[in-house]
Amino acid sequence: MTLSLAAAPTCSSCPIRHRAVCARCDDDELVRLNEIKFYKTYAAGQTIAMRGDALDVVASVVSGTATLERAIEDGRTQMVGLLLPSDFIGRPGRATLQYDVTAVSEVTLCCFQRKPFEALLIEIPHVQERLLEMALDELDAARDWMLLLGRKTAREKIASLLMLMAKRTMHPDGQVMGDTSRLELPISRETMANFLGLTIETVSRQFTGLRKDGVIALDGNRVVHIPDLETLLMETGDDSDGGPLI
Amino acid sequence: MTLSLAAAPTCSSCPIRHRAVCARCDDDELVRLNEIKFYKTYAAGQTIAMRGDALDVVASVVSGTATLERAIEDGRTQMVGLLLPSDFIGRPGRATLQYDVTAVSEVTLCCFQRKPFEALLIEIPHVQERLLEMALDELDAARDWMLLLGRKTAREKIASLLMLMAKRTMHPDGQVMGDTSRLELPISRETMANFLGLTIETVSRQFTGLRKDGVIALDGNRVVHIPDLETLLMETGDDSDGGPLI
DNA sequence: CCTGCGCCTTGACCCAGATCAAAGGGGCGC
DNA sequence: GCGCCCCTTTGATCTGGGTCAAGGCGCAGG
Repeated sequence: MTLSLAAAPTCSSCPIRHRAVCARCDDDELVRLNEIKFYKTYAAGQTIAMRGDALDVVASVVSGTATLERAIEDGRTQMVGLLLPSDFIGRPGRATLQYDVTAVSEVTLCCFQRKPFEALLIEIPHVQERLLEMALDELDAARDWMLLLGRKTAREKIASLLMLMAKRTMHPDGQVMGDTSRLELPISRETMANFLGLTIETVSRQFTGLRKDGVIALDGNRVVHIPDLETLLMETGDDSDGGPLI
Repeated sequence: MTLSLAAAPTCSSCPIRHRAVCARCDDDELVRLNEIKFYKTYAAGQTIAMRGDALDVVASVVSGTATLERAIEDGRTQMVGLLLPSDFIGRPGRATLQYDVTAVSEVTLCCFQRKPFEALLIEIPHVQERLLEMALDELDAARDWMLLLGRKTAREKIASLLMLMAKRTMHPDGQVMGDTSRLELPISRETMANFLGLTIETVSRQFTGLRKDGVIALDGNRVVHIPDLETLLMETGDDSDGGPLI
C-alpha cells in the first residue's frame, strides 16, 4: 500500500509526519512531540495488544495494516476498525484497551508515551482539536459501517469494502492518484469476513460472483482490477455521494 | 424516563446542568455557556434535522428520546445512535449533518449556536477535553454495536437492547436506582427493528419467545418486567463484564 | 356503539447466507 | 522435484430470519 505524501503537512522526521497529531503544529511543538516519540514494528499476524491491556502508549500507524476486533468467547469475531497508515490508536484519558489489536501485515507504529502525550495535549490545544476531529471522523465511519452490517446484502458489503479500500489506497488526502484500476488487498478472506459480518465462504462466493459479472477481475487472490469504479459504486447500495468511510 | 441528578455536577440553571459539556466548569465559564444557550422542544415523531442539513447549532438532550438514522433510498433504514438525556448532538468543526435526527418522544434540547460554542471551546480547554472523552465513549459504544449487528442472533440482539435500556434508565451516573425490574421502552417495535438490523416481525417474535421462556414479562407492549437481570444478561451473548453500551 | 386507524402479533412460506464437506492451488522447506 | 500447510474456492444442504398476508387490540372520533 502506497500513500501520497506530497500534500501532507511537513512535520519533520516522522515518515508519516505525525499527520494524525500535528497537522497544525509549529516547529517548537514538533520538537516537543519528537522528544517523546519512538518507533515500534510488529510482524504480520502478531498481536499488538489485547482487550483489557493497560494502554500506556498511544500511536499512529506509519506503515502496514492492523485491525481492531471484538470477540465473543464462542469464537464469533467482529472487526470494529481497520487501521491504515495515518490512523491513530489509543485514547487519551482511558487506561485500558477495549479491543484486540492485531497486525495484519508488517506494521510500524509511531508511539508516544501516554502520560507525556496527555501533558502535551493540555499545552498544545490544536493537537486536542485534531484528536477530536479524528474521533468524530471515526465515529461517522463507524456509523456508516453500522448501516453496512445491519442492512446491506453480502454483495453490497463486498462492493463497499472494495470501495473503501480503493478510496483509502488511492486518495489518502482526498486527491486521486495513480492507477485507479489496480487494488492490492491488504487483508485475507477471513479478515474481510470478520469485517463484514459474513463467513469466508460467502466472501469467496461474492468475489466469484462479481468477477463473473465483470464488475471486478481477480489476479491471484490479493489483487483486484476494477475496470470501472462507477459500476462498483452502484453495487455498494450507497447513495450517490457515498460519504466518508473509515 | 427519569434521571438521578443527585451526583451530577452542579452547573446552574440547566435541567441537565450541562453535564455533557461542563462537568468541570467554574462559575465564570458557566455564565458564558449560559449566555449562548437556549431551549427547543420537538413533538414526538417530529424530524429534528435531516442528513445534509446545515448544522448551525450543537445541543444536548435534556429530556425525551431521539434517534440518529442512516437510510438508503430503497427504504432500508439503520439506526446508528440513540439519544437519551445528557447525550450530545452535533460536532464542532463540521457544518453539515450526516444522519437524520428524529424525536421519538417529546424531546427538549439545550442548544448552543455552533460558532460561539466553537469560540468558547478554544478558551475553555476542558470543555474540548470533555467533548473528546464523549466522542471516544460514543465510538466505543458504536463499536460494541457493530459486534451486535454483525455477529449476534436476533434473540441476543433483543436481550442486548433491553440490557442497554435498563442500564441507561436505571444507572444514569453509574449508581443503581429505583425499581430494576420494570422497564418502560421509549421506542416502538419499528424503531427497535431499525436499531437492531431486524424486521418488526422478528422483533415481535423474539419478544414472544423471551416471554414464553420466562426471561421477561410484558405489560402492554411498552412495559417490560425483568424478573432477573442476570438471566437476561446471559441471553445477550456478551462476556461477563458487559462493557460500555451507548 | 360502531368504525377506522396504528400498532403489534401470529402464521405460512421462502431465500440469502450459514454450515458442513471436499477439492484446488501456491509457496516454502527439505 | 516433492510434500506439506495454509488459504481459497466450490458444492450440497440447512436454517434463521425475511417476506407476505391475515388477524388482534386499543383508542379516538363520529
